[in-house]
Amino acid sequence: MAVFLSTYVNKVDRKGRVSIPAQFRQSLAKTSAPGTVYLWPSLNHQALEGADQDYLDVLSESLESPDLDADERDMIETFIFGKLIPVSSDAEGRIVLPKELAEFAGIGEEAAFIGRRKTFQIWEPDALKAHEAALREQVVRKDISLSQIVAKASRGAAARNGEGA
Amino acid sequence: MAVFLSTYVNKVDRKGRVSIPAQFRQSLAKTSAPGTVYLWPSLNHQALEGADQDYLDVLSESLESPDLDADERDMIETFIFGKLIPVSSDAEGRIVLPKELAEFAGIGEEAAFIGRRKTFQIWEPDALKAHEAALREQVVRKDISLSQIVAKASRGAAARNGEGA
DNA sequence: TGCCGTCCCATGCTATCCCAAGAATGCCCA
DNA sequence: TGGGCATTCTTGGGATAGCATGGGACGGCA
Repeated sequence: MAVFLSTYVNKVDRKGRVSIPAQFRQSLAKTSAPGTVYLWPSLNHQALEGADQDYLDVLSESLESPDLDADERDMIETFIFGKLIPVSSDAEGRIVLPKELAEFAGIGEEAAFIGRRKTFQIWEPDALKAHEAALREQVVRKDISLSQIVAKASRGAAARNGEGA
Repeated sequence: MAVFLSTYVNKVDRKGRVSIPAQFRQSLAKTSAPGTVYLWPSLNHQALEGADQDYLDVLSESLESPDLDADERDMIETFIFGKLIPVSSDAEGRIVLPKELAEFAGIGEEAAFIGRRKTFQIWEPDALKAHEAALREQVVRKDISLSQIVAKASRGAAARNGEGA
């Protein structure tokens, strides 16, 4: 599955075209549907989410899980699969941002691609800055550090592996 | 996984290139992606963090842990993976410091690499000195000693291994 | 027939690769 | 034990290829 990292800000031309960052393109090239990305409006932010075919397959499968309640399933089906737009890139690696999606995210002349491992997001650059600033404040307020989180996660994993049994 | 120790100060040329300290390079050579390091802005300092592929794999895994709440996960995905830049070294063992990262850390003509075992940091040399001075003061004030820390840690490990059950 | 979307071509910039030399270190031999 | 030699590391500059971006032309749909 493709891995998306880093942040890139690219321009949107008059036709609504944007270059997919080269790094993302390389990741996408290795998936089962190279040249095609799927876009949908984020559930939680005024931004777009993007992923490759393989990720959607996984998502689709997890919808079959009995652990989900009907509400959750309904929500995903309506807001993700219902809004999903497959977009194919041209020879230069550009895609056309569908109008309604660009509007939803408030994207004008520039679009910020931010990698989130298995998916990525597309933001209006200033909106992204604001979002990051808000998040950073939380980091400070809660005094979060990376090593702390790794420790917390691995402690939990150890417990599940038998030490707690 | 690579181990990084000691401190090195190297020059940054006009193109933003820096030599990775030879010692670090030797460590990196043994990892699953030799020649590639990952850089991102530190959560807690005006400095850059660096690691190898293997460390990131561990980090990535810990994000899957159910012990983390959604906030924390979102934060890490935005601030670490969203800012993460894979950098590959040239034949001479140099990397290019991405502009936005160099700016974030205030790095100009010189960069200080400081090993932190599984990761390393890159500082603007003067900022590092100031940081170290501040830390040293804390050591004195809190009367911290190495043997104390080792004792404390091993006492905790013993408790978790059954003495407390 | 007019408009919209897609494809193709062109260009400036940036990053990557390649080649080269000075400096510092460690080793070997006298 | 001291000096000389060789190797490694750091640093510098030029050439090349890739990428982001812009505009125009062709074809399809309404």
